[in-house]
Amino acid sequence: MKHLHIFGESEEMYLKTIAELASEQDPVPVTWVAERLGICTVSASEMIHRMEDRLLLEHTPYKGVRLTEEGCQRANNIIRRQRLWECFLTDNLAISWDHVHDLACRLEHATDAVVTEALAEYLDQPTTCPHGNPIPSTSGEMPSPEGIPLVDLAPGEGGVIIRIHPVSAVLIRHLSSKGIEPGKEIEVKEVAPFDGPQSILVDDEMHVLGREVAAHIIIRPNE
Amino acid sequence: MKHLHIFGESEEMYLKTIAELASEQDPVPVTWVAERLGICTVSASEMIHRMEDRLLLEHTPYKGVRLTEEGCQRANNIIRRQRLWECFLTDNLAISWDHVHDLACRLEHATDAVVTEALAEYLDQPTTCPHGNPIPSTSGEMPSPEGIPLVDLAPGEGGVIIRIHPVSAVLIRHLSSKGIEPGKEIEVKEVAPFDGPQSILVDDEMHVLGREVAAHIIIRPNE
DNA sequence: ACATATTATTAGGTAAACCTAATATATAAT
DNA sequence: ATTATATATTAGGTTTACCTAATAATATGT
Repeated sequence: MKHLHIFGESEEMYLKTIAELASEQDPVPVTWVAERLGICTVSASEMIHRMEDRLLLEHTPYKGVRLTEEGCQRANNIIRRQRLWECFLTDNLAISWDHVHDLACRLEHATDAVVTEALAEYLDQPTTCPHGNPIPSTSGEMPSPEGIPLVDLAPGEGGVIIRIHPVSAVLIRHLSSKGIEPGKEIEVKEVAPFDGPQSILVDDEMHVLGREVAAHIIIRPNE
Repeated sequence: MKHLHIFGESEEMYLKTIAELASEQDPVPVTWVAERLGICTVSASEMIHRMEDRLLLEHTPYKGVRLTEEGCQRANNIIRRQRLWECFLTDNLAISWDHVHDLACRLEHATDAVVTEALAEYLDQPTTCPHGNPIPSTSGEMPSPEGIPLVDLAPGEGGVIIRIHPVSAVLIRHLSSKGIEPGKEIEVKEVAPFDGPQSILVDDEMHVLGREVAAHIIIRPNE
């Protein structure tokens, strides 16, 4: 049965989401995948079974999912596309960095290998997206991550923001509105007890960030 | 029910196809729509009913379909997106003009108004796509067509190819392989009787084109 | 006017991805 | 060890957009 539609789009979203979450926890709990995609766990569970049949991942019940070599490569390829489009949208189309996430996400599924590589060439083979995250190579290699999460810094410590881990457009715009973006100097002033929020200084302004948020801000510490 | 997928893609393909066919015949027979989209007439008929409910078109049984104001505007907007992407793919990404049709078609459905206008600005508001077809305005106006179809030329007559009407990637590549493209000088040498094929001269080479094909090559005649 | 060909509709199905509600199973916490 | 919680599965349903086969309605050519 032929469709004008491309059905594989959902699969690509699963692959990308799992790859992104894997850096936080491995294997990735199915509930996390469902939550990040905004769908119910039953649906996610079904889809994950189908993807397991297609050898894109392995699911260990009550543990989580882990991408296979094949799945990982495909995921990184999708991430490559998205981040290249993010570069294009900010650098060339002058769309602000906190808006390009979702726009690029749409485009990434409509982009084949030829366009991807031509785009990479046009952009002069960038190595990071506007959020500071590394762009995987053509062959599907993800450069090893650098820096440490803001949440791991103690009061008095500081550094420069090198990237904001991809979560949601909402989070990104929230941070952007406070002037928290890659390249900015940041210093932790205070950490509330019982794993409470951090008070941080950016551009001489104080902001309070929850731990969940601070976990996605990656810092290169001073010294 | 929420989907990671965008379902409206099919609708967009119908709108675009009907708008394109309307320049050949109006109202557009449902069979033409089905054939162009490569689906069966029952499916097309169903979809057209649904689109009629959504006030995008009107269907007169045994006559054909005609887009409403709303439908026409949306169609032209989709065409605008596609043709802008075609410009980008050829001019900036250096992908050859006979390959960009399908690639741009994928991208067009993933592009919202903001990106479309930013892209148009970036490309310096082009007025035609690489195939020579006019790019509709932001407000959904399609510039009135220029030139006459090659098929209407008699032997001895000639002119310059100003555009190739969008049909299929296969046709475009067929013409491209013969050096038949916008900007080229063309002269009709002979027309076989009984509405037979035309023999034409391009770049000092003779080619034989069927009427169906010649109807899609638009010429600005000499003198 | 009538037969033929074209076009439309109806009936019944499929696949991909989603859903809720209910049940089963495993892990973790006492 | 037992209970509570988290996770998984099963059963049954939805929507979009496609399909074939069969039938009905209209148009067109003689």
